[in-house]
Amino acid sequence: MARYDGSVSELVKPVGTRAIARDAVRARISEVAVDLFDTHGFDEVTVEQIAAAVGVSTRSVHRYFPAKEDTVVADPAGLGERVRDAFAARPEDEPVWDGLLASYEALLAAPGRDEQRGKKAMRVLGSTPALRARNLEKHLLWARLLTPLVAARLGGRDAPLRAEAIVQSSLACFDIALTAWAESDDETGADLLRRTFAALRPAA
Amino acid sequence: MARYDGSVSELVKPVGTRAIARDAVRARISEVAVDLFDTHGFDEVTVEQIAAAVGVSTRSVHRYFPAKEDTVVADPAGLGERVRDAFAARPEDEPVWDGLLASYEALLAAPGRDEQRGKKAMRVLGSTPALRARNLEKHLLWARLLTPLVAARLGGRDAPLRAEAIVQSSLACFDIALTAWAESDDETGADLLRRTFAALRPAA
DNA sequence: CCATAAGTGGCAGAGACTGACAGATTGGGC
DNA sequence: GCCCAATCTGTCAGTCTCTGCCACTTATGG
Repeated sequence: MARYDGSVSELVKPVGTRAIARDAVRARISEVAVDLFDTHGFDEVTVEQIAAAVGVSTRSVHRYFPAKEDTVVADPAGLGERVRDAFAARPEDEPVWDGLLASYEALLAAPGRDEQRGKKAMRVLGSTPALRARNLEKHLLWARLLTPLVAARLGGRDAPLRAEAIVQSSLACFDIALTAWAESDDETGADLLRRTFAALRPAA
Repeated sequence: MARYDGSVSELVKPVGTRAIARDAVRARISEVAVDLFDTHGFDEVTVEQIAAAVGVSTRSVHRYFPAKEDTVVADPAGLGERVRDAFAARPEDEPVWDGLLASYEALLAAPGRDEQRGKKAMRVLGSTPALRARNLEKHLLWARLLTPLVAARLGGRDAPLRAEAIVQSSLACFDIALTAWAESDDETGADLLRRTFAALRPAA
């Protein structure tokens, strides 16, 4: 099933030189924006300045990213779907909490992730209310993908309600772990994730 | 300790006719705005229209509410502080999860809360990404107030990390319960809150 | 009764974002 | 190699949110 979500990047490699260029420009804008935000602060940097630094027009920046915040939060690779698929692949009889932890862990181990860049992005992301909010919005999107799967595995009374509580809590843990990881020097993301998840447990 | 946070409303009653008028205007703007958003959608309503409907200038609307979203999400009564104080008053040896649940319950039972208005506000709040985001932002503010208290009661390894996970998860449950309450007709908020909280439990 | 503080409206302007249009570039079929 | 079409880009005009500033009115307290 070839999912085509408007973004150009395919599962593994973008096909065609055009798609490659597009993804490259996108990545470049994001990189420049994060750098500018990191040094001057999100509110002090205008889209015009980002555009100038990259060497494109303001209009083009808005073509790649519908909102200024998306230059930091954007999710071109469809990570949400990736987590959902990872969770769907977990064994049926595994406790959901463990399954969720494993699914997020798989995300951390993903290849294309540059450590330094990721940490800087997370730091910038935590520094401004607008960005934090946008990030949480993204997580709500993920939650909508995960909740049905979790509800199906739970069964019993109030399954949808309980599933939503568990999924959103797990996403909160994911976020907390990543934030802690961005601040710390020598901790690994996977370890922090495990320790954060250890704080809670779905009631039987 | 007379906390004076820039808002005029005091703990119980605003003193002085001026403060009364101010709070009344504020409430009126919020009411009108929520109604307009409910019927036409958040994005389709301009601040100018809200101002016209209330009978004030656009400038004044922005004086009462720094952002358009705040007409729905605003927290004039300092609910965050109220939750914090409620939790601080819980017995030391009570499990934190129960203490948090009780603190939110106290909020639901608060007097000035109009059922119908509250439900409509929650429904509008869930209907637009911008509003959801602002609401989550408010919860992060609450989290910052609660986390230190919870961390102090937890103790042990990774106390701050675990406290944050627990607090944010509890806030997620609070939000989920309120959302479910807004959609439902005959369920009580307190009952939904208890059932949502029952889905999770901090690991010993 | 008056000086001061508070509230309000109008105005100008910055910044984010959108739609429309025109020109440039590139891809694939021939 | 060539051409048509799809794609990409920049420019322009315009809307909307939000802010600072100033003038004006009104209520409050001495």
